[in-house]
Amino acid sequence: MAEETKTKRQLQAEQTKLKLFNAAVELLAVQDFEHITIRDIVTRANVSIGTFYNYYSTKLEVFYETYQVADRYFIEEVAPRLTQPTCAQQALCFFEHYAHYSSELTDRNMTRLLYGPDNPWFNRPQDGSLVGVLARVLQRGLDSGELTSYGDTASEIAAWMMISIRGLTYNWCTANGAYDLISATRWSAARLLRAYQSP
Amino acid sequence: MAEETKTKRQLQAEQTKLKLFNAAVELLAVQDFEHITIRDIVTRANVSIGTFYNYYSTKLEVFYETYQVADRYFIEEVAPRLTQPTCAQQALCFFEHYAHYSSELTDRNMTRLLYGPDNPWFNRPQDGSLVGVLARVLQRGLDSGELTSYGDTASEIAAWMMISIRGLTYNWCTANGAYDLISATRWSAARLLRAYQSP
Amino acid sequence: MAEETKTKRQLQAEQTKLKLFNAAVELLAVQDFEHITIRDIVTRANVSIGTFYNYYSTKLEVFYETYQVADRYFIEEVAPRLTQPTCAQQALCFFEHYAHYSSELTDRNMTRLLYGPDNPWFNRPQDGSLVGVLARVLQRGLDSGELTSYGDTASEIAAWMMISIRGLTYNWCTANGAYDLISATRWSAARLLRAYQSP
Amino acid sequence: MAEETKTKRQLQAEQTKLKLFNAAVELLAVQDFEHITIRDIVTRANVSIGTFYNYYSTKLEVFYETYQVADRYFIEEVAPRLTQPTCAQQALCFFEHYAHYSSELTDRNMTRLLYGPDNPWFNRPQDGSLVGVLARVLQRGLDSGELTSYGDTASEIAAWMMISIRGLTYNWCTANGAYDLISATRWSAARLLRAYQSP
DNA sequence: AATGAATGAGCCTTCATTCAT
DNA sequence: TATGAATGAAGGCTCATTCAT
Repeated sequence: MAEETKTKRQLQAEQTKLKLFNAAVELLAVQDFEHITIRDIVTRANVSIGTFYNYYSTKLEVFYETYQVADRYFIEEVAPRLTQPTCAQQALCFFEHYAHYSSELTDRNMTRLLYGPDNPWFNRPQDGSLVGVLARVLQRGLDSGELTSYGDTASEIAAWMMISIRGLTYNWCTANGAYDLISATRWSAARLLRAYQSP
Repeated sequence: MAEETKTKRQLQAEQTKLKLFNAAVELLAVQDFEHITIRDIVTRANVSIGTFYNYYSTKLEVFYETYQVADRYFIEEVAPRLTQPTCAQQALCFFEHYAHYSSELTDRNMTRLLYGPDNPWFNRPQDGSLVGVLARVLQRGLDSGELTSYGDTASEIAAWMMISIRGLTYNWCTANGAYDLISATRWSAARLLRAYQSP
Repeated sequence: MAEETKTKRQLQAEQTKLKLFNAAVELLAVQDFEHITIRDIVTRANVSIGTFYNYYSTKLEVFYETYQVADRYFIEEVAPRLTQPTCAQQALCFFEHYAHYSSELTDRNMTRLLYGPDNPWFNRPQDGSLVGVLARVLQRGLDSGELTSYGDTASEIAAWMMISIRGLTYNWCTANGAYDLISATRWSAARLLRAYQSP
Repeated sequence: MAEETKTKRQLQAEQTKLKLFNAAVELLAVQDFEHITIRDIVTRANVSIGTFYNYYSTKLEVFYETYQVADRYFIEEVAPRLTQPTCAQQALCFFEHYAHYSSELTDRNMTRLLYGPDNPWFNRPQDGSLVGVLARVLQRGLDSGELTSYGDTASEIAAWMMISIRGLTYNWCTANGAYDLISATRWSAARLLRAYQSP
């Protein structure tokens, strides 16, 4: 019975944490990260302020958790779908998912945060991250002769493309989503790729 | 004599405003924009709080003034120096100045602010801005046959390149300047250009 | 036990709010409303500034609450006591309570505020307010022939008397309480009544 | 020549002071006394802040000067016009001018200030003030038998009437001028008089 | 007499965080 | 676990006043 009680508690705790997390993410859709207060979050989550501090020890923590969620999405959902015949198609598909994630699955403020100056998401080891996924796609292209390296490694090319596309995503944010991110990304990525496509 | 008196006062006023402006810029080298307080600024400028509000009516205003300074630099200083023989060289020179401005003339936090989500500096009409300078360079390349348009206009290409490089600059910021921005920019810009260079 | 806990908290909260309210009222006895700061209030109430904002969302709010208190007093305490034989006596009794409230129950600065230019207490619907109480008294006098209407309604007469007496109260305030408000009010009200007493 | 220069200066000084005075009065028509800043005044008067302090040593001073102006108006302009046949008519005429001054000659904020809690205008010796004017009118009525004293002196009656009418004026202010002050004053004054008119 | 840059105490308000319940 | 009253440092900003010019 003690175990059952504990399980109940654990479930409740998980739900409470999820409520807080969702509330935080939802608020990002409406207002700026800097201006979201903990009171906002707990009000939306229908819990008390004290409860917040039972799960997160600082305001930033709840937002950083979103990175992990995004990480998981790319590794587990996107990577397995890159099964197109050519490397270029796979790369474009990769970026399409990337844009889709930024513009559809998460809202603009979330993306803004994701691309914000304090996000440690980028500049992490490529292996096991989404850049690694792209690098492996490009490596296959170099191996098959579909791409020309011009002296750069697959890793370098992947990082370069990611950085450029990140610039685009960020620009889309600051333009308040004034244009369609997915097609803009496809357009840009195609040109980036062309710099390495064998003539 | 009346004139001299008047001039004295005006000079003093200008100096005071400059002291405030410089203090603000200097502080950006040390701490985050959001965490710079007006008290910080006036303390560093050795003036009183009231004096700050004699020259700027809000905290943001002093920082937005930095945009105008940056603007002027590109229009007045950089544009006249793009006299290299080929269009590609001119474009690379342009981006070199761009990187130089971001990494040397201004410090990283300044750049961070300049590239931050609330900066209206980007997404403004190209004409009369630095993007226009780049667009004109590219147009000459298209006209001379040095570049191939692949259906895109000089303006579109310029915007695309700027956005990509912005991504790089921003990445450099978030990596805390871990690498050399100027060579990274040259490296990236060369590859971006290759997507349009005639074979 | 849960109930007891809850009650404890609620009691504490009520007491804290009361402490703030009392501190505000007490300060009115000493200094001008415009010059009472929130810091003054919380210092006197022995709570922190943040606590103030847990109960009132603006400086004015705590003072406006005093109006409601005054309102309740007249409706609940004064009205039931008007049981004298003649209408004139009832009206005089009403005004006596009125003066008593202004000069004794509340202090002069409180009254000053109550009669100040921004107080919405006056100029509200008569029904359910203290003016209504007076109007009903006068109506009985008109019905019984004790008073002559001279074409005016009980409501109009009541408003007229209230306004005049308000002038007296206010004058007493500006004279810094130099005379006895209760007898002055009785004196004035008797004369006001005489304008309507049947010969 | 020294004298001429001095005269010129004096004239200029007087004009400057008048400009400041007028600016202050005009501002009262638009905004609340408490919220009028010295900067507002000097901006409207087209002089510098320093100049203000050449003529007034505090913010209040400029407003208190308005009382004196009002005083003069009643003594010099109103008193000589009270030549109607009956005392009642004279009293009504007096109050009509009183209301006229409050509602027409000065604007509402000015009146508000004039009737505000810090105004020393009331509660001054009757002789030589406007209350004295009214008292003399009433005295003539008592002497001629037109009025009955009921044991009160002309002075007391005058003060009583003034206080009541002041309540009305004040009420009109807080009602934001929602009704016509002149007719309301006439209506009220007629009833006040009736309390002393011989049957 | 006129100027206006400089002052700085002090205002109201916010909000992340703590801790007794 | 959950609560929410209490905290108080810190923020942006106002404005009457001074004084060198």
